Amino acid sequence: MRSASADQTTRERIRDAAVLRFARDGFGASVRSIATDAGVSPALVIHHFGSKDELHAECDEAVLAEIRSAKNDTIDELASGQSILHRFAAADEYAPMLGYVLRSLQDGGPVGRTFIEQMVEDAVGYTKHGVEAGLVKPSRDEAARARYLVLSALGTLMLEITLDPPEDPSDISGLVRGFLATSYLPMIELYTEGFFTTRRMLDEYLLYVPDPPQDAAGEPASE
Amino acid sequence: MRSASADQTTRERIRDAAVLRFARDGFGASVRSIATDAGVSPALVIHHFGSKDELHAECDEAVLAEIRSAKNDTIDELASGQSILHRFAAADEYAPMLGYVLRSLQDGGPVGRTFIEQMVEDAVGYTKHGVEAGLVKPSRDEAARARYLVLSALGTLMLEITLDPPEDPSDISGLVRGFLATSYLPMIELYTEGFFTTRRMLDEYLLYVPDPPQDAAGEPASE
DNA sequence: GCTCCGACTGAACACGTGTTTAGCATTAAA
DNA sequence: TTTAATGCTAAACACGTGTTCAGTCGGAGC
Repeated sequence: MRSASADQTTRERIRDAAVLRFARDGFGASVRSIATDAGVSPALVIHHFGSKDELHAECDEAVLAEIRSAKNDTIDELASGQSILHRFAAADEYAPMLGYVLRSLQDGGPVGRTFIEQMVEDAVGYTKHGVEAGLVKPSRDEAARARYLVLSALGTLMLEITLDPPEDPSDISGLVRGFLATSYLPMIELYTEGFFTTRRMLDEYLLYVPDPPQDAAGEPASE
Repeated sequence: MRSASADQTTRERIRDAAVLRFARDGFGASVRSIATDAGVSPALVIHHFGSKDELHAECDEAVLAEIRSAKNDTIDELASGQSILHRFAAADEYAPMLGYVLRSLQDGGPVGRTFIEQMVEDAVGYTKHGVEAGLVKPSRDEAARARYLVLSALGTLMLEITLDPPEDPSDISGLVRGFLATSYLPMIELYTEGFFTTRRMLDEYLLYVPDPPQDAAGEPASE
């Protein structure tokens, strides 16, 4: 057996090539293109993974594993204050992984879903920490707020990217920087000063919906 | 585009069927499926439109025209206060159109782009109105804020939908209602109370980026 | 009557896809 | 050396796609 390049298994080489192509072109990328990238025949891809779907699933697993380890590495990096997005801009090494996550988010795949879940979980912790430190205002529903903050940040980023795709999609750092360049000011303005001058909207809503979901971490998983 | 398929041209019937199928299944929907929906042979679709791409383009035009007219109809409906999203929840008649817009947003197509442009333009007007009426705080960059508000609202909605696709995608009203059910509280909370208790983040940013882009109606960074 | 023309269709074409098959080449075991 | 197994490939298969082509149908104008 000849393992052509470095210390990687051919199987791993194929998987990594797939992650990259999926990140770049979306999950519609052909098996043939992945095989070419890996310097291998299309048949070998199937031989190793059984089918394209199973290859996709294995890429999902690999990316999730990488996310988990990256999460442990930078567990307390955004201790206080820093936008959750700065985490991206800091790490170009995670570029393919993040491209993959964005694609999976766009596709509604499992990676996107569990990625969001993890970020929401993190956000709950961070906001709780911030509230206790007196830096962040408390919310009537911390879980809902954390989820909204994550969805809003990532959704805005995704929308901006799809509407105005960058020339080099692998440059996640520059991509996020560009996003922050146009959106950071209105974002922190909103986050520190709010938008309305009156409490009317909020009070009216609280009047209409009389149940403050007091429970802290309980997420009712409603659809 | 309301008609019982009686007095419509076959060409229009095909176009409307295409808009619906594109909205439901995305732009990967096959010409054959569209032809079947319109009760027509695939060849006729090509015969009338030349190619699938031209059909797509014509659907774009039709939807944009409808948006323009719908905009004139409800020009001042969200005069003050109402979330921009409530406009959707009110109008089930626009369901196919909105589904199409969401698909086009997801695809980065021209419809999505000009739709965003129009909404941003509207948002500029509304926020200006709100500021003058004393209901909305002024921003250091009104244009950037309007853009951010639109992108954030639509991006969050899109993300929620793709991550948790509804059983009936044509029920835009229920779809938006479901979205608001989980996101409205954190949203207006954020919009009326803000998130941070300190002005530190904002002031630091304003210190780093010393150019107030043109018409800053707000107070400059203090301390 | 006739021709002409446009709407319309069934069948095919060209192509890209994921996948299968048969077999080659190399290595490890017997 | 023989045998088996494994990594790997070229070629083909089955299928879905957008599109083309030859031709039918039906009505309007002569």
